[in-house]
Amino acid sequence: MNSSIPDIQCPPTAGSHTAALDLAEAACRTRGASLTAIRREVLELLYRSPTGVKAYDLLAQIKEARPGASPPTIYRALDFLIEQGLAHKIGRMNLFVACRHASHQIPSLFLVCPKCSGVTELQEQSVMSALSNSLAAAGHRLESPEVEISALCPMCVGAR
Amino acid sequence: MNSSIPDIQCPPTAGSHTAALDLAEAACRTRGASLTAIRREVLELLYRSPTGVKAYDLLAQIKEARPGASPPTIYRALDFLIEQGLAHKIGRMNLFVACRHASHQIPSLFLVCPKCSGVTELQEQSVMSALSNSLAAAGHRLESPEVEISALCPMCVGAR
DNA sequence: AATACAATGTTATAACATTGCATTTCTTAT
DNA sequence: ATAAGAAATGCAATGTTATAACATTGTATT
Ligand SMILES: [Zn+2]
Ligand SMILES: [Zn+2]
Ligand SMILES: [Zn+2]
Ligand SMILES: [Zn+2]
Repeated sequence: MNSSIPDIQCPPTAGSHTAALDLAEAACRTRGASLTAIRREVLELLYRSPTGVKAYDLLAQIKEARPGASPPTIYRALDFLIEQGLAHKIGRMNLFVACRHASHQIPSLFLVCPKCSGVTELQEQSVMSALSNSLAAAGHRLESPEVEISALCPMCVGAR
Repeated sequence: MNSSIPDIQCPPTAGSHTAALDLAEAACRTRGASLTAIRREVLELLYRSPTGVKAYDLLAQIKEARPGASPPTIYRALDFLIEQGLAHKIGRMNLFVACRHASHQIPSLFLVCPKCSGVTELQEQSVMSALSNSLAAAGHRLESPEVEISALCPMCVGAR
């Protein structure tokens, strides 16, 4: 029962997510992985965006500092970040988004707004336990910590 | 090019699914839409597949009978079928699948097996009501009748 | 016949993602 | 310190998924 871990709002202003980045770097270290410069830069771009971001938009931004960057540059960094649980991919819309949660003890619900691409990551015990029961009854096993749902965000619900 | 999707069941027998196709055709007609030859053929291909199917695999199959078919041929047919509630898109894996339900009074859960591309469409009141509550609490509104979940199917759970 | 409209044909391109290999950078054992 | 090996990156090409833009066909209405 009970409510979700509160949303962490991301300040859209360009600025230092230094603390979060340093935490992420430390977390990678403890797992024997390393958050290199490129990976850290990509993660920072994700932190700065309150909405999901497209891979080629990330590429365009990274190119400003690294003109040689190419699609693999971005996709490799994203793969790494996803492996490390620092980012998620929203498959329906080919969007990537930073994870704002410390851990995924509970799989996350991603509410993706079809109007504005806003992404809200929720952790809802009630939904997930209902889901687990249904899956188990059907003989399936949840494989990904990510459940995507297309849902208008509060802003876009209002702007009707 | 290629489908790595194993062709497990449902040997493609011409003329099968006639009853379901006729029903679909009638349903379209009552809505003022028409299930034309191309659309019907694409729907039949979807009916024949127990797994989700990729658009370009459909294209390859349709080309056997209609050599002139091109990507728009398929995507238009798929758009139509989805509009009419006769098919669904699994965004995470770029798969298309026939709808096996008469209606969508309750939004569906799609269990997509990441190993074999098998798709199971469930309608679970308990999950959906938990979900509705959470969404409402967060100020969101469910927009799509489709919730995708990556979950190993019973077969692939067993074959570990 | 002229008009209107839905569907389809056709060509091209946009958008998204991966492969393969060469090179560089980082670790680690000696 | 150095050499060997692993990890990461640069780079070119290719593969995959989806849509844009415009032309044509078929059918119904006027
Ligand atoms: Zn997360
Ligand atoms: Zn929105
Ligand atoms: Zn359905
Ligand atoms: Zn499976």
